Amino acid sequence: MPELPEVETVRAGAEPHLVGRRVAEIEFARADLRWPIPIDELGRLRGRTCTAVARRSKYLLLCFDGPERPIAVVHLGMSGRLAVDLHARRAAPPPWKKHEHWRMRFQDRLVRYVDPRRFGALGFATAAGLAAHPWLAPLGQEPLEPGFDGAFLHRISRKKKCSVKSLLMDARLVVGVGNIYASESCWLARVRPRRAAGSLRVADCDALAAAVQHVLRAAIASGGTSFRDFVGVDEGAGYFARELQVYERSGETCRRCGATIRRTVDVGRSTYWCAGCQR
DNA sequence: CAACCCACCTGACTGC
DNA sequence: TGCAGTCAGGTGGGTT
Repeated sequence: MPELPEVETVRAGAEPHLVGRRVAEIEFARADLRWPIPIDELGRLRGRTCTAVARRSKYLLLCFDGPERPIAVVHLGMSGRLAVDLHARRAAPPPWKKHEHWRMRFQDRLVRYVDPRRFGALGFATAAGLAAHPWLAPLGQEPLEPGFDGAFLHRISRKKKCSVKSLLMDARLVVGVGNIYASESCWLARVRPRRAAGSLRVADCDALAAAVQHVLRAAIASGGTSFRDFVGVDEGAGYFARELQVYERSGETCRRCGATIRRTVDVGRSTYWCAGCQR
């Protein structure tokens, strides 16, 4: 999936297309993605004007006006993206793309959700009920908001036997860090991803917190990492791939110490790290 | 509880 | 050209 930087890139790209525009129609090519789509509730967006495009964790929040202030909650899964088509005001809507599952029509543009693997999701909330939404309620700390620092990581890692990488990827604790940026952050902090989280010292936690923030901010500044089927909302590629230090670099040379980058697999997911300079 | 493993789904790529 | 195997950004649910 898009991890936090990719979702943030999509959020920023979608914002100018959505905010201030009124939904003419919301349509569905199917009734479910990862979970059933609440089609009836989402129908209440018709006629509403978008007031904001926000993000919580890896969820996009499309916020609308009206007494109940409805919100479309969008998750991109592993392969989801938004595509925006501009068109003349009277033009007939274009045919559905392959793997396009829902769309919002506005007067002069069309926002389409495309997700080949269908691990994504579309939900409904209201402003008042957002915090209690079952997808959002269990989520932990935003890594780029106040409260995320070495002391926080030290606190949540005490007595934890899981790996440092698993800790960073546990959305109940810290949100937004996925498989790419977990490896990258561990490398930057010189911490081995498989090390038990409970073994981290204060100094390690300080370094890790700074690394996570640095990596995420740099990736956002580059428009995310573009691989395979992920592209931003404007189909523009992300450029962070060229800045990756370990991810998908197994067998290559560590740019910090010259040792060979290794790849290990846990629960079917690849981890990349350097045995030369990560402890 | 924590830790682990798996399923969900499609497409791209590799090697035979 | 085809086919089998592997891998890919996430996350909830089930089992130890």
